[in-house]
Amino acid sequence: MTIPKQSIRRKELVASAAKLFKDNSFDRTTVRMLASAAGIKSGSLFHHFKDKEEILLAVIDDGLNKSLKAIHLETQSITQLDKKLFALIYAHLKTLHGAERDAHIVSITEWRSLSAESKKHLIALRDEYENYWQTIISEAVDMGLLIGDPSLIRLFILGSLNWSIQWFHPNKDKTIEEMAHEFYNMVVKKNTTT
Amino acid sequence: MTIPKQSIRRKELVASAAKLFKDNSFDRTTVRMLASAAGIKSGSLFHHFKDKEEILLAVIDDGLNKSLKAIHLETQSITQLDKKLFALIYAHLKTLHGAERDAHIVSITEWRSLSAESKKHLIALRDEYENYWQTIISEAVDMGLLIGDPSLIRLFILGSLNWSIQWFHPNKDKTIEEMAHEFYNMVVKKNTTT
DNA sequence: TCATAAACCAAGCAAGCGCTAGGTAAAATA
DNA sequence: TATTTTACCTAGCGCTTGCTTGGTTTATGA
Repeated sequence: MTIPKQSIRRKELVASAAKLFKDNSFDRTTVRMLASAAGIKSGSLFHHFKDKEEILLAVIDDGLNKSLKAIHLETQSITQLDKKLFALIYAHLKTLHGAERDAHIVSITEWRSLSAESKKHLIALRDEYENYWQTIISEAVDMGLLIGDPSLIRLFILGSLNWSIQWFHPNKDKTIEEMAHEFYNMVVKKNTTT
Repeated sequence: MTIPKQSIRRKELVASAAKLFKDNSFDRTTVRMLASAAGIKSGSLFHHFKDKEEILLAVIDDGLNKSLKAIHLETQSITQLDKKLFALIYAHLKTLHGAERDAHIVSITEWRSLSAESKKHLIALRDEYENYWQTIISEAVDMGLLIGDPSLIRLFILGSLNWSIQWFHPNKDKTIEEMAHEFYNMVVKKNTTT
């Protein structure tokens, strides 16, 4: 019994699991809850995943991959650095609070529920994401658009953006685009866009 | 059998629990682990706390109270607003990564492990903390020291400061004071201190 | 049409969980 | 000195957990 990794059914299960993990945390989501949300019995889950953690791994892996694609897609073609930085912030927020919100929140909050081995799988992805940010931030520092240690600026910006999962509710607060503008204006030293 | 809330022994147990909760998360810390770290048997814990959650509540309550005291103590007497804002940032970081680091990290990461009723107890404390920040930030905006929506600035700054628990290791990275300066310079629009 | 594989179910096991009951020993109090 | 209180231990109960086993149904493709 080998378990296929890319079946349609599996993707449905992963999406359903993401919501439960977000609402209840990984540890407080039982395999019975996961199964019943998907309309099957708990034992049947283990036809698709070798254990509970593999479900979490799938959720986070999915989330990280989509984040990476998103920032590349939305910033790569932009040459003007201030616009590129804004697009990066905007893309991060759009992804974080968009269609796959559950998965992204789980990626942030449940990282520590993963085993050391599972983390190893994902660290390369996370590093790639952070390096892309770092590159753009470094250029922005060189141009005087930002001031300070690029590493710290990256941690500072990504930290406050990710923190928005604690308080931001889509369709209730401001729009994501408005937020992106406010975030951008807060970190940038000279005002070039509005 | 009424349980005394302020015994010395209880405080020792709470401190010991804070470390375990930080290292393993609340859900993955068993009452047997809590007991053995304190050198007693698991059943004896329930002489001091009515249930496991009350231990978490004690850890977080303690953390929040100390945070509140710290920012008052270190900022109240300062009249110059730029220095006051810096002192606030510095106090927050000092508290977060100081002697009671474990408790503060648990306050941030395990908030959602609390029952609704336990949260109710703590929300007033948290609101008081945030309001104090908000007041100072609003004044800073009025003076042009900061630019933007005060609410969002508060979320932005506190978010990035709290996020430092994800990456900052005391005695390894920069000093907390250096960090406070860098954080301050990143958010402030006109440079008045260095 | 018939074999093969994929997707599921029914039943339950072993381990670990939070917590309790009933007791002992020592310290504090009267 | 007698009584109460505090702090702990021993033993284990009842429940939930992740996961397994062995079998059934449903779809796929030659």
